Amino acid sequence: MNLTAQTNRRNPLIRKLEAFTLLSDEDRAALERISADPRRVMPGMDLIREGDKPRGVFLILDGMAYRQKIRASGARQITAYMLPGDTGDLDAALLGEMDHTITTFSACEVVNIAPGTIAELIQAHPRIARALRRTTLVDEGTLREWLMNIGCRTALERVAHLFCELLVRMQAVGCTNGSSYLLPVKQADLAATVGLSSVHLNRTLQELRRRGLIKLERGRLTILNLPELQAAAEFRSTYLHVRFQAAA
Amino acid sequence: MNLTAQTNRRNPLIRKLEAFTLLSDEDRAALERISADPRRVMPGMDLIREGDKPRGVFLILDGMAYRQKIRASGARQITAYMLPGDTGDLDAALLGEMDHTITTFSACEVVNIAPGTIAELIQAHPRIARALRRTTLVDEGTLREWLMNIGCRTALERVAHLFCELLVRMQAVGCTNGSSYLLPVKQADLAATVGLSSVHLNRTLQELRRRGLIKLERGRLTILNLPELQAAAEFRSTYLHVRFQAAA
DNA sequence: CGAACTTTTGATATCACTCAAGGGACGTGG
DNA sequence: CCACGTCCCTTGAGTGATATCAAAAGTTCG
Repeated sequence: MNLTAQTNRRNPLIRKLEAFTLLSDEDRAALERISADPRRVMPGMDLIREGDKPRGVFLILDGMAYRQKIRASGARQITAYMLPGDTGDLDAALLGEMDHTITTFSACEVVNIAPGTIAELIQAHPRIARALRRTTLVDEGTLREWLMNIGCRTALERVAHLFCELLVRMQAVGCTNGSSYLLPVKQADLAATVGLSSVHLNRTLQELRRRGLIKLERGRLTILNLPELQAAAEFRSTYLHVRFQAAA
Repeated sequence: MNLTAQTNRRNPLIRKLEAFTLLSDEDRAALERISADPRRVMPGMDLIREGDKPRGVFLILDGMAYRQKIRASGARQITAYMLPGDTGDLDAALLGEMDHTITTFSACEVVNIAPGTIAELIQAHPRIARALRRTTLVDEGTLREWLMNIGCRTALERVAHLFCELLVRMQAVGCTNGSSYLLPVKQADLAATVGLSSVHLNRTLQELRRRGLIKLERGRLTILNLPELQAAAEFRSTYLHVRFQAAA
């Protein structure tokens, strides 16, 4: 096994982009260069806050983070999970201020990419540019799916759908172990993700466990019966546009 | 008043982009060229359906359309309103198939732009390219706000918020008359937008009317008390990133 | 071993849904 | 100009899913 293949396995951004685009060695090298020298961030830290001026783009190399919006009342809505290989909005610097906050779930390795660096990367590597534009579309599609989730699914369907989505996305970056992945997320966070109270979310998890569909303990989710979980959620992964959906 | 100014007033795409970017005469001319020769589409027609292969980009010049996702059960979620000046996803052609359907609310004037034309436009007009990338960010921000709307606001807040947002967006393209704008949308559609049943939506509208906040009749919404409607919705327009918010 | 946090449980309250029927408005054809 | 059908809005009554409140049990970690 050569170095490129190893690198490929390690760097989640490269894995993610290669899930639907062929990259050259040079493309991969450029992405490696960008990913060098990440910083470690503790759990529960804000990477950037609503109202801040964006100064570049985040790239998550390890760990899990999320986007959230917070109301005056303290109620909050989580609008996206950022997994390894995920980036913030590429053009965020075009806007004057952030309309949401990005916070770490777990300890993360994060790279802060300057706007100029992104611009150069895109200019010099058209394949990467295309792949990144494609990820933007997928992010948007994911937001639409989440809207659907909260807007017209039951509590059980919502949670099941979220778990199915995360499995596909974690598989795409090589962060699964069979049908199991790290999910360092409190029940209150899951509740804020799917628009439920944390009490009701707890009861919904119990129902999923009772049906033998999942196991969730110590920050690790294991899907015990993927076909039934997908059926319960009416889950279809097309909106994620991954080329090869790995088997359970 | 010179021709440019008139054109500017007429073409909603130009108006929209000029709400936050300075365009040259040449930029405007290019956008006019693209907007030439729209086709008329009847109400309730699908412009493109879930599963279809995207063949270009839609630009709405007149009327109102929407994006929706439909479940097997028939339940549906509207994920975006497309107003005059709004376009579909610029890079939609990068994806193999649509994950949602775009349908007209009212009779519309629509332009179908080929992928190549978009590419040329972006290449030749960097200011337009920047402005369009910015609209993508705003679209994403709007999706996040809608998620928040459905996820953690009450029925009344949701509807009030939607009406406030549409006012700002319609103002940005010159489609308002004071605090009033055309809203050719059935109550069942509003319900599918904010994640309520149509019965409950009806009762929510009545409450808004009872409080003297709005009037909604014959496809026209009039906001009678904008400050109170905004307060009821906890509405802040920052996520729309319009530079000049017109007064009530 | 204790403090702080998270998950779980129980009881009650409420917002929103469903079903079903009654009114309007609008258009079409006689 | 009226009669009728259709579509949409409105109303009422009963139900159900989810929220809220409060406390107990479990977990984690210094």
